[in-house]
Amino acid sequence: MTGKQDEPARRNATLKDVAAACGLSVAAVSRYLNHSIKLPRATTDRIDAAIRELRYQPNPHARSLSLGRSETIGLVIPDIANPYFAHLAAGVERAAAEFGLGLLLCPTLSRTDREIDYLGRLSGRHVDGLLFVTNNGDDPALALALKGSDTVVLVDDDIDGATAPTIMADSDQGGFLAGSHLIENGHRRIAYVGGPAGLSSSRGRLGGFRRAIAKANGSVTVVAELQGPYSSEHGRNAANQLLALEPRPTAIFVASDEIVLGLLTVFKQQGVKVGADISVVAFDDVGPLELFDPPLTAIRQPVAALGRRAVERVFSLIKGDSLAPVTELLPVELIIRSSVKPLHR
Amino acid sequence: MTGKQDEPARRNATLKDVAAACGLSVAAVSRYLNHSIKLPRATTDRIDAAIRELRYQPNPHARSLSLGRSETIGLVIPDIANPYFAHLAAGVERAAAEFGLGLLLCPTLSRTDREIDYLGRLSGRHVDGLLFVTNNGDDPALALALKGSDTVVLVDDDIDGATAPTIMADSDQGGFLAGSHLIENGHRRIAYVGGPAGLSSSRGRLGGFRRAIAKANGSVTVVAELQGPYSSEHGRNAANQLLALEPRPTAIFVASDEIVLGLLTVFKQQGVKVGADISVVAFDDVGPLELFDPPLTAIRQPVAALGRRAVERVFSLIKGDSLAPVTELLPVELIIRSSVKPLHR
DNA sequence: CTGAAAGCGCTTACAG
DNA sequence: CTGAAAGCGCTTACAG
Repeated sequence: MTGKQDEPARRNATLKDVAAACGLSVAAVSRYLNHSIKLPRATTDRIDAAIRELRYQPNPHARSLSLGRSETIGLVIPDIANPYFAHLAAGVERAAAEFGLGLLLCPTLSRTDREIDYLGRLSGRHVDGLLFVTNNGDDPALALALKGSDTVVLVDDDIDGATAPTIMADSDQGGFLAGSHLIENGHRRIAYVGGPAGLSSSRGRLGGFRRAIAKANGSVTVVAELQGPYSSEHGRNAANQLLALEPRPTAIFVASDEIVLGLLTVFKQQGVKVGADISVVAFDDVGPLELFDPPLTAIRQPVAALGRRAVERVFSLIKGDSLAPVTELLPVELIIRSSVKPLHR
Repeated sequence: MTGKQDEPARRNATLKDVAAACGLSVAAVSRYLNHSIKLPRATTDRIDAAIRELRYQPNPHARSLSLGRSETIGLVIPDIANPYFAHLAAGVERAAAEFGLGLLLCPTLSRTDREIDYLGRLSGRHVDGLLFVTNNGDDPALALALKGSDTVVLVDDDIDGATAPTIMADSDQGGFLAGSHLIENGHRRIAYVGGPAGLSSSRGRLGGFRRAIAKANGSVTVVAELQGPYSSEHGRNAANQLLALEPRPTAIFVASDEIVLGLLTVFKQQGVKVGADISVVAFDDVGPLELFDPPLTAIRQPVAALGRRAVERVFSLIKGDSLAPVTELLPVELIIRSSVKPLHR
């Protein structure tokens, strides 16, 4: 019994302990752990053994303080329970892990004040960079608060007047694909239900949609353009408005999964059969839309790629590569299922 | 032009700067910021003004290093893109924010080695506590690695042989409710499709289900008990097996949303109508099950409450309240929709 | 009550 | 190449 009993809650080993254990200076060990200065094999073996023996783990706070960076990025995001954001977060987290970056979750509930607060974590050096997902891009306060932050990447939507690099899906292309698909299937009275007028993701989808309509040379009527928040409530309201129309549209382009959920709820209640009675193209395609009644045709966003690319770019910014703050558009895809009924002309 | 031009990227203000600006010692300002020592109103006004003026933000790493804690917890979780985990994470994040705790995301992809790695973040003091969500509770390595970690709360499932406090939904109750509901609707040939045999969440659901069956005094037959991972693939396999049965079960209790997705995919392909041809009760109820075809009856887990309660408990542990490491079971709820067909006896 | 000073555990410019 | 030492920016026991 010579001290072999497992002393519980022993003080954590520090670099000093490791150094002492193998008769080196802390500087040497630190350098070995970081810069990979070349050391004789025998020495490195000794260090490795000591680390294992003492269960040494570098204190990340000391490291961060000394280095002035934390190897952690923040993900500013409205609500992780929303399937779209959840998938985006999953893409981000995967890439972050690959880059050796920790990921701090910064949920905003879409409140601008919280979004701005989190910018403070950046300037306070809590995190090295920020991935910024917001639905408040039309709020001038945001662009203002963003000024001077040089390691922020906007994801999924941009902020009016901000110059930060931005990664988004090609909303315009998506709107165009959706509109074209409906037109090709013979629809001539089409409604649009989408996000807030002020958001670029939203403007893009509507713009592309209109482009498809315009291409049909006046043969197609847009019976309604209902813009509102990316929420199922907006979808429910929109559904009620559209059902009241006389005559009804034969097809709807619904520019978000979240909105489509609300819309479908009302249709179901009212006995309106999607596909048979009214055709629908959705947007996002993160939920299990293939299991819906009927399986929903949708524009699929490249969520995983969006997340990965955002991490890549913020990583570059942190390293100091001052790339031009360009906006990157990632391509979307039309996923055809059964919610669009071909109409005879 | 007396230095009034907005020098960009100015060094961040420190506590020292603030102290100097108002002619106090750093100790005084630090105490004011933390302990709320009483200071004359005039003084605190001066401090507040200086902080605003200098845009002072405490350096969290210095604080963490000095304090030996980070006011951050980690959420160890298989995959944030899974709707169930996403909802759980949302509950956790909300509560964490209320307690003033940062939330570090620790995704494991259900790999035990990664789960164990994250335990190192705890012992390395990167985070003050860990919320641990795992589907590998039957892996002895996990219980071993967990030993000595005193600020870990297990969420959603437990770990065999671990003594950490645990917050789970009442799976047994859920299984019982599901089984009883099917029996009450006249079903006599019922199948069970659930999670891995080794997991307690899974054992609970099956146990409760069997309890309901037993209560029917032999009038009900369990035609199959298919256990496997909580994955849609397992659901697809199970669906194929069940469809091959002769005669088929009239009802299935599917003990997870994820599994039910796979099951429904196959049923849809095969033209089997849920509700009409075969009744289904699901478990979790986080997806938009009400929009499925048909809307799915399910046992709803109290995800938000699970997350909140877990944060409360880890917070207590961090404070040092050494509560007994009890397991808490939160009640579930039967949500009746349209996937269970009443059978005439 | 208050301030000077030590200490948290790293990293790295600096001198040998 | 190597080590002693300063420094990162806080908190708080200690002495006045």
